[in-house]
Amino acid sequence: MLREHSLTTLVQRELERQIVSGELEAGAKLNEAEIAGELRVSRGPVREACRALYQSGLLRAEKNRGVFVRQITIEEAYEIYEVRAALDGMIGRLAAKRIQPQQLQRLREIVKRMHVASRGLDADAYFPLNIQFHEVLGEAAGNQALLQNYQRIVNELNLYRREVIARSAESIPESTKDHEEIVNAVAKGDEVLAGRLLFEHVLNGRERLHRVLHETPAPRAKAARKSAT
Amino acid sequence: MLREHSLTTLVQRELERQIVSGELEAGAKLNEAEIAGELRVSRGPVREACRALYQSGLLRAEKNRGVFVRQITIEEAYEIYEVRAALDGMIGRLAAKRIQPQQLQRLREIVKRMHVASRGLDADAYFPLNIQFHEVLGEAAGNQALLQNYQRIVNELNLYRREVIARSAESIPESTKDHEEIVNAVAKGDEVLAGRLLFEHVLNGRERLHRVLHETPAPRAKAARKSAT
DNA sequence: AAACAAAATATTGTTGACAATATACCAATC
DNA sequence: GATTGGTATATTGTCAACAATATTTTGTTT
Repeated sequence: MLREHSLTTLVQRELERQIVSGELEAGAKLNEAEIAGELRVSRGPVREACRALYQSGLLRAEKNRGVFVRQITIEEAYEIYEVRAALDGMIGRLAAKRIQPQQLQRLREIVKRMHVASRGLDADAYFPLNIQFHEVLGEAAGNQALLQNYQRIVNELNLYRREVIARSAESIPESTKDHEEIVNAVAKGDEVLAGRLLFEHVLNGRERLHRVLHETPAPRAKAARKSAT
Repeated sequence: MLREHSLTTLVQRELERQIVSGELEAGAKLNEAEIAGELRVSRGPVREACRALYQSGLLRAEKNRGVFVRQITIEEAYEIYEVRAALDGMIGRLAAKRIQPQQLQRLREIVKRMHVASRGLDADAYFPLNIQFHEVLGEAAGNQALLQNYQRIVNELNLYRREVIARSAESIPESTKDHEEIVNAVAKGDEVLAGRLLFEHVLNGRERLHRVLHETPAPRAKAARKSAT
């Protein structure tokens, strides 16, 4: 038997993928034996993987009742956005200092494609571009610790945003304009401006989301309800 | 058998305590069977606890070789300080908006005692006060998600700072002055100033630490060396 | 039929055994 | 004496069985 990674690591990755992709809905209960069976491993690695995912905030655990995909409340999301604003602000500052020409080039291309998606209010095209944009920027900051923390936070937020992201098409043009300004600030090497723009971009995004949530009465998830009860 | 928490949770807490307290030195190898024996549990809970601690950044893992108390390099510490600066800056902003009179009172008392320790260059008295100060401030920010992220980061940093903290007595007066100004900004409700002061306080702390590290040739840990080899 | 009680089932928590891998030890060779 | 090769030991990775707890089902009573 020759494997690069332990089964626990593989299970953790697979579960994380399922959670982040939405295959496992927020609130869904994870059955250890079932997962073990599907992935052809015993329950040990599954339990270890769940512990790790619990620690990283993707799962919630109840003693003797099992683990559930974390459901983020509006209030929690509100808080987490503040954490993200802090991290993203720092990313902006550092990226303005350290970004490399190639990375700047990638950012400009992404923004260009954002404009296209923006004109058509095409949320499905816009969403991955938005992810990419912040990913590249995170790398450009040249700080592994910061990037890891950032990605963990964004993962948590995506648990929350999934359901509403499709309905937020109207805020795309505004968001695109933000991105354009951010790139310009980073390109100029203006770290204070880049930091402030990203900071505000995140908090603006929070408000946009909040607004959308209150406009449409929000169709609550169904399967999630059931399995959490 | 009646227990409030699972064995995994208890083991995790105990190990975290040992790591944070320095009982387990940075770089030390953790032997699963040994730990299980000492804590009178089987290896399962120990492994789960280690997975969680690995995820939270306190342990490092090597496949088929085991887990080790994480050793933070100068470069990593440098990065983590930037994360902390971002979070602490946000804490300052929010605390300035949301702090309650009672919390402000506590901050003022801590600073008062810092002045005493500062006059005597008493590092042993100063260190816990410093921890307390930032703890209270973190609570005053009124954001659980932010506080949790902050505490995890600080835990990581303490892995690194332990060895040098005792030798950094000369920077205490400077640090005390920072704290005093921060309290004043928070008391005024000046969120921008409080945020900036805390942000800079952390980065200044990083530079102070860096300076100390280069002045004294740094007596490298001994047991750590051995157990990591 | 609704509500409660008790048994049956399912699920999580924990353990000890086995397999796979790495480390330590020792002898033989150069 | 240092180095290589092989064996013995120790340690981690994985599994399957058992114990403890929660959930569901069933039967009984009102």
